[in-house]
Amino acid sequence: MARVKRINMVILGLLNHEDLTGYDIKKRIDSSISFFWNGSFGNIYPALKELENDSFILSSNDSVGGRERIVYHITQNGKMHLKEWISEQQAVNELRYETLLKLFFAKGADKKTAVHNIELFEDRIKKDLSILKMHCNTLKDNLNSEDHMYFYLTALFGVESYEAYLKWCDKAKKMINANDQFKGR
Amino acid sequence: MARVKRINMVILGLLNHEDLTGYDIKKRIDSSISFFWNGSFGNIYPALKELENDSFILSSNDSVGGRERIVYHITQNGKMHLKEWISEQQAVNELRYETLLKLFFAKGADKKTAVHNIELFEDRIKKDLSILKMHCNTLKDNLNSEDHMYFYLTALFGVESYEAYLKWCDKAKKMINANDQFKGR
DNA sequence: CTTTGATATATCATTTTGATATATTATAAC
DNA sequence: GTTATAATATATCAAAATGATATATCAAAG
Repeated sequence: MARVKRINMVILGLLNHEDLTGYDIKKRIDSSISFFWNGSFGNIYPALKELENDSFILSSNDSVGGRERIVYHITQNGKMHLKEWISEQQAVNELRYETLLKLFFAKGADKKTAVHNIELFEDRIKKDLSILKMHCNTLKDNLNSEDHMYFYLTALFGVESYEAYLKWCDKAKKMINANDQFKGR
Repeated sequence: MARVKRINMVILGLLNHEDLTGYDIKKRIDSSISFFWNGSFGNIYPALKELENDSFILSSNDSVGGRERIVYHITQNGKMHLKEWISEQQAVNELRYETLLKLFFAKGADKKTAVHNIELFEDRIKKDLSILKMHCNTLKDNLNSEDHMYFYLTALFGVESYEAYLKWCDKAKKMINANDQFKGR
């Protein structure tokens, strides 16, 4: 039993809020859900054609002048398809952290490198965390609809897990630096 | 500039500790690093051939009777390649949490489903957390080498972020259940 | 002695990623 | 005003990763 194509669900989910072009969809993904899900033009555009073919969405040509512009709209069928997927048991949750991979294998390099890699990770997380926090605060002050609550909760997930990451970074750096106990062993 | 093939690095990292077969490599990935990195036979076996071709690893046929068995060993070249990758700036860290995706789009379903999905996530995390904790404790009592410290730190990352997840699950469920404020809006 | 589960290699379709190509329009700089 | 740059917009493709399946051996349980 093959898994559903998740990019299709991302598209349906976004179109369930508002009509969008493929380009808009990419922007929404990057600005709102990129910390837990990604999408690329390489899978968005083919997916749009597939979804239209299955009549989960409708397209309307909105080209102005020489600039092509195709706006997509979700159908009743598409809404049902989205609902079914959300209600489905089973969800695949994966972390793919190259930083942890490098740390796990750090014996292959040296302690300085290991600490440096954690610092790079820390910087990245701090930047992303400050964006997520702003996002989170804006949503918190505007909890006037069910969907805003869901947006808020996902952003909160990001904030709380990133805060845990930063605490871990401190511990990890300290432990690697306090390495005398391992000298020569 | 193309990114390195990460499965190659996983294989080199594991072989840097001990000689292994492709099947062993899959087992090591599943048991030790699967919470932050995955691998499948579909990319392990072709990668082994590629790595041998680039003389980063060597194979020795260890077949017994009719049972084929190819054991791989890392070369000096392979160790250098691994070290270079670890020292490289830049690491890609990605979360891919279908549970958050479903929550983000939960307006498309209903609150009961949203809460149920969080409970499913919670159960999964609790199970994985208990395994990670055991793993972590074992490593903590055996911090006698540099590599054990790195193994411990990666496991600790898992424990601390999973604990943060569970706290979030509580908040999220409560918030969705205390939904009267949104009724009819 | 037979079934089940673990060991072991291998392949392949589907999905996703990352990079690039192409062209238009808006905006900022000079 | 014109020129450079950034944003908008669609599209394709190679490479990588995932998920499923095929095939076969061997060990252990019943």
